[in-house]
Amino acid sequence: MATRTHKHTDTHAFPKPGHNHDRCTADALKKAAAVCAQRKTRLTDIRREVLELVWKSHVPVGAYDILSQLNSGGGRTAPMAVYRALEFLLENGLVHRLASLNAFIGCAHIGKDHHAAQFLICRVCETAAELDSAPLTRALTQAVAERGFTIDSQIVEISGFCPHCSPPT
Amino acid sequence: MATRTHKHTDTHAFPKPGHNHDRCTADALKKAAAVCAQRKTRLTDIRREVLELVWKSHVPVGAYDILSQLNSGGGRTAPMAVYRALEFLLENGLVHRLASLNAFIGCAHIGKDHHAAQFLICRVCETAAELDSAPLTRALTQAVAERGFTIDSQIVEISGFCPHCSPPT
DNA sequence: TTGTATATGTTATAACATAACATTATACCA
DNA sequence: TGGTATAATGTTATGTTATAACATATACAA
Ligand SMILES: [Zn+2]
Ligand SMILES: [Zn+2]
Ligand SMILES: [Zn+2]
Ligand SMILES: [Zn+2]
Repeated sequence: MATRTHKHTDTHAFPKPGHNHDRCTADALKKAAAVCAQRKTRLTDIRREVLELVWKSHVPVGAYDILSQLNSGGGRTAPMAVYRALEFLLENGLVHRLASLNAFIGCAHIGKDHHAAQFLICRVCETAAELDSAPLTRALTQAVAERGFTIDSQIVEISGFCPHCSPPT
Repeated sequence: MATRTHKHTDTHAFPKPGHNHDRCTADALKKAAAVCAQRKTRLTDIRREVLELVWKSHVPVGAYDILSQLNSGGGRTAPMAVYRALEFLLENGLVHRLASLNAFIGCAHIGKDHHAAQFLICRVCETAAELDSAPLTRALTQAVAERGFTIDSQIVEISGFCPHCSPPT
């Protein structure tokens, strides 16, 4: 028998180039529906469409990119609609916003109530992944407390080179 | 004799409400001039003016705020001029940009080549201060390395309540 | 001084985000 | 079921942040 469960993607691995991303998307949408049901919030059409577009890849996507994809079939959706959908998704912990990119990415740990918002962002393939490191959070909490500061929210965004992309020589 | 030097502001203390801020500014400008001399870059009029405006307080300031202050006397400076000055100041390590605020703040550790860019930002008084914690940096480096990631640059911005401002009850 | 690199001026536009108010859909109770 | 409140979306306009492109001016060294 197996000594550990074998999910299609290890939560702690940086997304691999050729992985079955359809399963990431399906998984996220399923969990999103569950979260909304539990919280009695409504995952309406446009909200789901935006969530699906965010999950098109692991590369953070801008609000206006989402907008143009929505309108690529001749639609006339306005920016407000996208921003409102994103606001809903943020409030419900279904997506994150990356301040350093002005872009959004699907949350990889829906329901886990992390809200740590620690990210690794590859400069080459532009993939972003959550780094919700407990030791890092502890060090951060400790360092902040030493300054007499009380944390309300944190942003940790680390830019560099992912395991699948080499730094330029 | 004193067992420790007594700078007018402890580098590790969060800026106090009533401190002698003129000295912060004078200090920063002096060091900025020294850095530019050493690096053979030119601290021109507009660059110095922008740096002075950034140092008006410990509250991060937006590019267009700087612009309107520059133009408050009837000037006609364009946004480009401000952004170019800010770009120069960033490149020379004289100011930092806070991604979570789209705003700029004077570097409190000019010359120390930290480039860590770890900040504490008070939600009440809006003051921002550099954290630059070595243990935090170590934890971060470690956590990132465990994921097979190579750091190029980091953003750490912590929002909360400074030692001089109470959290809302 | 004269060429070259650096800096600034100028105009326009791109990119990101929200305000304000009208309309439509949904939930939920009488 | 119908009425009413709430939530969601539509629509128009505007605010805010940042950069592109090209012209002119200034500094500085050969
Ligand atoms: Zn995937
Ligand atoms: Zn990569
Ligand atoms: Zn000060
Ligand atoms: Zn404060």
